[in-house]
Amino acid sequence: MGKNLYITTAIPYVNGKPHIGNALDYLLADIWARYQRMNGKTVRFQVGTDEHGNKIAQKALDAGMDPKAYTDSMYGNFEELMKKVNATYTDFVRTTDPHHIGAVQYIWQQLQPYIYKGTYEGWYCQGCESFVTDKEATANNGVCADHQTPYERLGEDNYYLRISDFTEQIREAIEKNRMRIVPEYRKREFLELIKDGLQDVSISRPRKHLSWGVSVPGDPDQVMYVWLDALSNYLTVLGYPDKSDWRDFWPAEVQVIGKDILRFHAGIWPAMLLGLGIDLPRTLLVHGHVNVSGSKMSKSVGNVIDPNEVIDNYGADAFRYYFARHIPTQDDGDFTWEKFENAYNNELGNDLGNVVQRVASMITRYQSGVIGEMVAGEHDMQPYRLAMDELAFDRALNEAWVTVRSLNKYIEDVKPWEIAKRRETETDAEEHLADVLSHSVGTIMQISDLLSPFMPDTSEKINKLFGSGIVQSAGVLFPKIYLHTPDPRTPRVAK
RNA sequence: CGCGGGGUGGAGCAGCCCGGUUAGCUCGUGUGGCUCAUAACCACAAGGUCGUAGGUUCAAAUCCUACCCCCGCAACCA
Repeated sequence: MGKNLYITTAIPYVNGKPHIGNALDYLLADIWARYQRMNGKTVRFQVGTDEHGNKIAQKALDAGMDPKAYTDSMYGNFEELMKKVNATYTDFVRTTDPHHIGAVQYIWQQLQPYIYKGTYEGWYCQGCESFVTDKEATANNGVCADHQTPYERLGEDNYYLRISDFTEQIREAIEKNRMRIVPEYRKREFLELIKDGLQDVSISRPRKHLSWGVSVPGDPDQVMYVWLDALSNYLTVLGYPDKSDWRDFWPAEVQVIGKDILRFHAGIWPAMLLGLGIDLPRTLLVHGHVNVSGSKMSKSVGNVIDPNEVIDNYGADAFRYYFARHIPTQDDGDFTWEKFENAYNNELGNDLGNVVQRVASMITRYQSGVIGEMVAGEHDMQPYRLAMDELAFDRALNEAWVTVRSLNKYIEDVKPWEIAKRRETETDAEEHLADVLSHSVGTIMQISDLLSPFMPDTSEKINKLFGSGIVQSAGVLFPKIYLHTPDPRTPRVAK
């Protein structure tokens, strides 16, 4: 493996507020990026926003704004979330960037041999100015729910991309893991999906039906449809095609996506790349969705969790911890405030925070804060590394916690406070105590390393606390917070 | 017979592929210990027909068959 690595995240559509799924994307990519940098790699880490399409145009109209002005006002929400999550991205792309637009038009021209003109036919609502799927039309009995008008059967000219040409190549790349789909069951799911071949996709719309988008080169009446525009970002953000250093980072090592968009990234996207004669990404990491108390998050149910609320109340590291460990990297996970707060108070506070505190306190009390010769931690790193390499971040954090627990147990076993008492009478007790405490610090420093991709702020705090050889003021790492669960420190009044 | 995932002590999961020690872990509950620490930490305990019914086997949570239940997906949906 070379020194340069590239990781990407899906670019969200900016017509709404950022949600937890976006935050999850940024978090997973960031954990990986930090881990690889720790291993000495140079990592480029892309993020961005998808800003074209009818929905945007409509929202802009509603707000009495020009579409670009509207997206200008919106994309910052996403940038703010990335920063809040503490994502160390290196490249930010907006699909309205002039370079991106030019590059997408170039890509279109390169794909010309695989593009043909066809007619798209479907149910169309004049009021919505858009087509609906057959399924939706059937569900509404052929009448648009918003406008109470019947759908019309309409045909329109579209350009199509002949991705069916690439079915075999893509299937083989996936089967032979040249383009790995993680986890394995997603790979099987997708292969099953394409067993009858990929179906060509429409990649443009008549301008009258899609006003806000990238113009099709050489055909002023047609505007590019979102997928070609949006998927291209992974390349254009690197400077493709004009800045040659894109080659230093492509193919992407990992592309982080949600399960809902796998088919586009495993079907259309590789077809585009093959059409351009560019290597396929090495890995698609497909994460699941975050449920709330076992149900899907949805606006109509009103159970949507705002990532900002978590971060503002508990801090970025607590957010990162919960969503990295308790939402399985490769599967759906569950969030409730109670689960979150239990994890925060018990695991971060009682396990990690407390062990750091007790060691710091003993060194301050017994040795005036002098740590003495630091011994490197001896915990076996292999299971952790294996989990990281397999992109199972939740398992890696479990491994880190094994170490935290074992340190608590170790302290309990050797009882440094008793050794401290024996210093009056036993000559070698002083040395023994110093060994025990410096060994404990060594283990904590190792834990800090393991945690640094996940909880960078915490890791840094620990390093500051012990790194100089003298224990610095011992601030509490994770003070107890009881916003959503009862506070055990206030005993309940007996009825 | 559309495809896939799953049903293991109160909750969440591991184990199943390659059958075999007292079915493991985290949380919760109870009891005890300890006092360095954030009412923390440590130990022990209670609690399970491993979805149901059959089958294979000396032996099945683990393999086979049928059935029941839950959850995703089902193609232009960011």
